[in-house]
Amino acid sequence: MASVRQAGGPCQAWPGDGGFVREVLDRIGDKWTVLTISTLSSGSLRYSDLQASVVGISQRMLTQTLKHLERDGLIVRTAYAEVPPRVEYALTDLGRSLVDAVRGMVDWAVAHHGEVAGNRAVSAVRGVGRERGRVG
Amino acid sequence: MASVRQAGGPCQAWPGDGGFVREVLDRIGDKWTVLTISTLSSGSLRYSDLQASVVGISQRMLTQTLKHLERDGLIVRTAYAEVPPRVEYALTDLGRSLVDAVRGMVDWAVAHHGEVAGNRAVSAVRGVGRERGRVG
DNA sequence: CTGTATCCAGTTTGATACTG
DNA sequence: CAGTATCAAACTGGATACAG
Repeated sequence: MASVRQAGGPCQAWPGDGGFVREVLDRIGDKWTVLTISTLSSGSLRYSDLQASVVGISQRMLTQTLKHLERDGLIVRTAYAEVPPRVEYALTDLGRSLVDAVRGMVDWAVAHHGEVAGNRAVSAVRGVGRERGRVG
Repeated sequence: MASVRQAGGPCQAWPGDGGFVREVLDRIGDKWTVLTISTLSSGSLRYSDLQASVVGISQRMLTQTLKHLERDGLIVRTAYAEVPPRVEYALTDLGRSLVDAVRGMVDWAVAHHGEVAGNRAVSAVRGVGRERGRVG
């Protein structure tokens, strides 16, 4: 495969991409966002259940992540005027479609994480990224 | 859909996940990583071409990203002992498989970014995340 | 229970300057 | 051309305390 350069300036990373990939990555590439929506993929959950399910998330990050997701229409928040207060979070159709899209990446992770770990170990021994083999 | 809670403690985000998702996300969820491998999906490129193609990336981040990808066996680096120096970066088979996996996410971004942007605009007007509608 | 507000340490990143 | 080195600014995220 030869070196390829799109015409008319800097390459777009993907055909049809107008910068959306970068934008969407800034949002859903965040680990807490992905873990949160994936946790909700099984069904709606309360705030406290989410905090228990998404291992390691702090109150601050959970609240922030939920707000972002709600703002973007990926989840819906339903507050019941009870005592004690109860709030349920659930995926919207849009949110569910994102889960499907992300699933491919997750499958890749599960299938290839061992290979990646192996490469990294070999690279550490061989010093990849520190010494250079020359060709030519 | 009722509230769901996996048995035996905190939910796993995905079936079959042993923490790899979080690990892989920390690596390939990084925007520069994704943009770099996606740029390379069209064919091998030199260092300077990559810097021009991945809009906004700094020299530091490009170098760092390339090293990580090389270490993990996602790309190969080939240095030619010429003058001036020439270095080509290309995806490995593993790297190409990741491109395929990520494509679903990219397609989602392209298909739904407008919807997300619209939701965000509406949320801003309606004050989502600031005032609460009550139910019950 | 469901958040909000604040403080602070650690990490990330861009700019800049320099080297082989 | 293809990096490396260094620094400071910006951002992230956790801990903590407090509120409706």
